[in-house]
Amino acid sequence: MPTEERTTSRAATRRLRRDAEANRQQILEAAGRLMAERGLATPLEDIAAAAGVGIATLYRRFPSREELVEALFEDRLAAYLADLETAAAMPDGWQALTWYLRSASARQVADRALKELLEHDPGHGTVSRLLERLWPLAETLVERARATGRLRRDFTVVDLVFVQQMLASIGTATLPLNATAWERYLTIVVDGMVTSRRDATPPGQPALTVAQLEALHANRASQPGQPRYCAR
Amino acid sequence: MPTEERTTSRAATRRLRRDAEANRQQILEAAGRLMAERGLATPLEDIAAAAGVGIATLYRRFPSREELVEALFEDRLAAYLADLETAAAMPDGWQALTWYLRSASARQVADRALKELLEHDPGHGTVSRLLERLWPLAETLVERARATGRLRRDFTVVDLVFVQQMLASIGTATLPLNATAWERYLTIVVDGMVTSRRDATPPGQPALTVAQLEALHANRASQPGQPRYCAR
DNA sequence: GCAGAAGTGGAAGTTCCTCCTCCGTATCTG
DNA sequence: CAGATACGGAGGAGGAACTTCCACTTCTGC
Repeated sequence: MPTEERTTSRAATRRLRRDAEANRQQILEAAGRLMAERGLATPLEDIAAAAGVGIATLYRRFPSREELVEALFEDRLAAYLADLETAAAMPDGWQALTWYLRSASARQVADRALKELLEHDPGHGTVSRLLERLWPLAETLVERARATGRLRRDFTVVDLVFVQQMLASIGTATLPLNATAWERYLTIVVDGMVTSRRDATPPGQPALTVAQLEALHANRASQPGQPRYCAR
Repeated sequence: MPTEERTTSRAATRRLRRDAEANRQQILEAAGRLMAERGLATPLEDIAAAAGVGIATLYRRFPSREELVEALFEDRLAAYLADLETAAAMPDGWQALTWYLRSASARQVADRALKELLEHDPGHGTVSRLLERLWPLAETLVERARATGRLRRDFTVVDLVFVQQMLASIGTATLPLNATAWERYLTIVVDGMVTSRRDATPPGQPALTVAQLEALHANRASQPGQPRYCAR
C-alpha cells in the first residue's frame, strides 16, 4: 500500500478537488474566527458547523486538532514575529520596545487562541520552531531600550514577556466591554518601566530566568484543564 | 411533615452529632485547601475524598456547591475586607493604597478560589453582600492617595480593581515557579501609578465606570465555561 | 446498655460533553 | 459518463462530574 504523501497542505500532496479545497478554506476561516474568540479548545463540531461542513469533512482534512492549529497559526505567528522585526528596525530603542509591547498585547487581546499558544508553548512542532526565533529578537529589543537609558536597568526579557502577558490578561478580561480599554493599563505599565526617579521602588524580587520561564511553560502544558491542542 | 429548619450552619438548627460536626469541619478544611489551589470548580468528589468522608456526607452537609462556598468564604472575605479597613486606617494615603494593592493581590495569588469569587461576583448571596461593603472603602482609599498628590490624577477605583486583577493574574501564572515573583511586577505597576513627571504618558483610554465593571462581572457570570459555584 | 435517631459510604444511575468512525449518497473531473 | 473523490450526520465510545439511594454503622439520652 503506497501511503506516500502525508503533509496536510503542502504542494507535494496531490491537489484537492475544487470543492474540497473550498471547504478546506471555509474550515480554516471558521476555525480562525471561533478560536480567536473562544480559544484553542473550541469544539471541532462547532467549527465544522460554522464552516458549513459536516464534522467528517473537518476530520478528513485535519485528522487532529494539532494539524488544524498548525495550519491556522503558521501565518499568524509569522505576523507576530514580523511585528518584532518591525520594532527591531525602529531607530529609537525605547519607542521600539513600547511599540512592540502594544502590538503584541493587542494581537493577543484580539485572538485568544494566539494568547493561549504563546502561554502554553508545547515545545515541538512548527509553532514552537517559530517561537524560537522570538528570543534573540526580544533580547535585542530590551538591550536597545536599556541602552537609551530610559528603561529600568533591572528590566529583562523575561520581564517583557510577563508584562506583556499581564496586559493581554487584562485586555481579555475587559474585552467584552471595550476592545481598547486595556491600553489604559499599558500606559501605567510603560510608565512604570521607566528608569528610576526619586520615587522609584527597588524591585523586591530578583528577575526570573529564561530557563524558569520555559519550565513554567512546560509545566503548564502538562497540567490538566489547560487548553490542549496536541497530543501528550 | 415538619421540615422546619433549613439553614446550613446557623444556631437555630439543632446541633449536629459530634462525629457529624467533626466531619463538617474536615470537609470545610479540605474544600478550603483544594479550592485555594484548584479554584471554585474543584470536583466535589475530590473534596470529599480529601476530607476522608464519603460523597454523600458532603452532600448531606452542603446540598449545593454554593452553600459550601458561602460557608467557606464568609470569613475569608471578611479577612479581605479587614485588610481594606487596615489600609484605610493608615496615616499616609499613598502607603495605604500600595499596601492594600499588595495585600489584596497576595491573598488572591494564595487562593485561586478567592480570586475567582472576586472576579465573578454572582450578584447575590452572602458573598455579594460582603462585597458591597468594599466599594466605599476602596473609593476612599483612592481619594486619599490622590490627595497626597502622588497618585496620578486620572486614576480611579475601577483602575485599582483592574490593576489588582492584573497583578493577581501574573501572580497566579508565576506561582508554580516562585510564590512571590509577582511582586516584581507590583513594583513596576506601582511606579507607573505615580503622578506624571517628564515622561508620563497620557492615558489613551478613558476610565471605565463602576457600572461598566459590574456589567462585566454579570456578563462573565453568565458565560459558559466560567467557574460556576451557584445556580443560574 | 439499649433503642432509636442521626449519620455514613460508595455503588450505580444520570446528564452532559466532545471525540471520532462508518457508510450510503452526492459531486467532481477527465 | 465512469470512477475517483468527497460529503454528511447518525451514533458509539469514553470521560467527567453530579446526585440519589439504601443497607449498614455510630452516637446520644434515658
